[in-house]
Amino acid sequence: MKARTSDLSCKAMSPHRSRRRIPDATVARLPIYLQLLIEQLENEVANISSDELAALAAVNAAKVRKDLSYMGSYGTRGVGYDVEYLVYQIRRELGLDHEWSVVIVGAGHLGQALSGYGGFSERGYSIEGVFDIDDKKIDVAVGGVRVRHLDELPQVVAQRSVSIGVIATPASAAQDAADRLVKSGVTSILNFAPVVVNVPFGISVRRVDLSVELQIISYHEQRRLTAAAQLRAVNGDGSINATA
Amino acid sequence: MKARTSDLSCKAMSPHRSRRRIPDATVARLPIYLQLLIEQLENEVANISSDELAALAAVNAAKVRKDLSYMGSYGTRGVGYDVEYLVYQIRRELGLDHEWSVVIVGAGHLGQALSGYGGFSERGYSIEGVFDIDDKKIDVAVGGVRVRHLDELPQVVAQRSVSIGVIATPASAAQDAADRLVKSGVTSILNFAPVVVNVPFGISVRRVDLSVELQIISYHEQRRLTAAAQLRAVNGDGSINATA
DNA sequence: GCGACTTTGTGAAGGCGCGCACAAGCGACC
DNA sequence: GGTCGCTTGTGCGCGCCTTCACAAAGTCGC
Repeated sequence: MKARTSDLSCKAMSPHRSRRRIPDATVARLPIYLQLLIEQLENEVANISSDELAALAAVNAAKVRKDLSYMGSYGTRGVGYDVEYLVYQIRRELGLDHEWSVVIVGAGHLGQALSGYGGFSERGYSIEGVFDIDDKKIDVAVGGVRVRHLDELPQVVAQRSVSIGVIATPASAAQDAADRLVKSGVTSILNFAPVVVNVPFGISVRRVDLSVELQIISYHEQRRLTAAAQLRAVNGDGSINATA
Repeated sequence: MKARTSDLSCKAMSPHRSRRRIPDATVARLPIYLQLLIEQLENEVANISSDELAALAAVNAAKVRKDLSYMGSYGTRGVGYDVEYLVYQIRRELGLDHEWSVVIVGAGHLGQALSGYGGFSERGYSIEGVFDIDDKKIDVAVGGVRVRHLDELPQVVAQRSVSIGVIATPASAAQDAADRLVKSGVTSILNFAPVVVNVPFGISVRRVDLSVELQIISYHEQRRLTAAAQLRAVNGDGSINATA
């Protein structure tokens, strides 16, 4: 279940943090904007218009403006947005103005890929530990982090005040990993295993299934192929005009 | 305008394949259902109700029924759905009734993780090659596949009639990878690099950014923390902390 | 064969997000 | 200081998705 705070309480809350509930769709785009804006900053671009940012992110300009407006009005009419300030605001809104401690469960290929993934440390995520239940993988260093036994998880989570856990295990071990993470005190989980894990109320889980993404692609590819085939058929006998 | 086949023409077209356009939201859920149904099949469950499937997938039962109804009406009132037939129908709809050839560009940690990922071959995706531009990585076997030089990409794509490409390179190499994939004849791309790649019209790109997922989580975690802090403040002095 | 019960399939309503279009606001230039 | 041009911020309509609620349709027991 999505833990969504009511609109009522939001309005009563501090206008500085989370002045309004930001739509999920916008939250999903903010990281994209952030990344593009940081790139602009590196190219010493101090100012950017919604049109330019929209082109970079391949979305509608009005959408960009509306998205940014949820964080308050930081643009200057006739000029655009100050890139540095925008970066600051988005970081703050996403909670990237301080470091997040993360643990990874599963030291297989995916766990290794994740622990070595530069995008995490760049964004302020600190990998506090990689854990596995397989003795053969213990003590091997992956991505600069030594792999520890899963039994040490509660200790590390408590000591480093870890709030985010990543599940990078096979499907069969995912539920156990989730249980251990929750028991240790983690409150948010990113699940890469292709199963639905059950967690107590109040714990949020976000699932990313690599094969699901591939299946969505093949659905569209499938349609493309059949559409082309039907088009050829239509051109052949000239009976039906399929597309409007 | 959205290239959407009208209901009229759809009824005139083949009723077997793509009788209507399936909403994106539904397409994204079908792989989840499929996976759960296959699990049920392994547990020798022959029949399932929309309620049960909804509970497993953690969604609304009416949504399940509507999703399934897009593929035609395969349920029996008073009984439920035949699991095996449902699996067959979803597979067919997603284009999983035949094998898909896939190539992976980038033999780093992520590329290795992907090429070794069991979920792909299980679903009928065949990794036809892993490619890299770094000579040090060439000829190393990862996940049962030998890494080849990127220059061999067009040849493999043509020979094995590959239509799906996966980008698992660093951000800096992603655009080049995309260009090469498109030039070789790939029509769908799954992009794991944290950049927006530009492709010609007609090529579809689906982006999965691991750090974006983490940022969405930390946004919610952030909200959870501030909400809790504000709740404590309210409980403490009995009035809402009004910074307005 | 009939009635009670179960579950599907779908019409309808509500909500959310997208994008258009335009007023409001800001800077620049004369 | 006024005018002009540019860009933001947002009200509004539209369409998609979700959810409710219920009729239709099937099973089961007798």
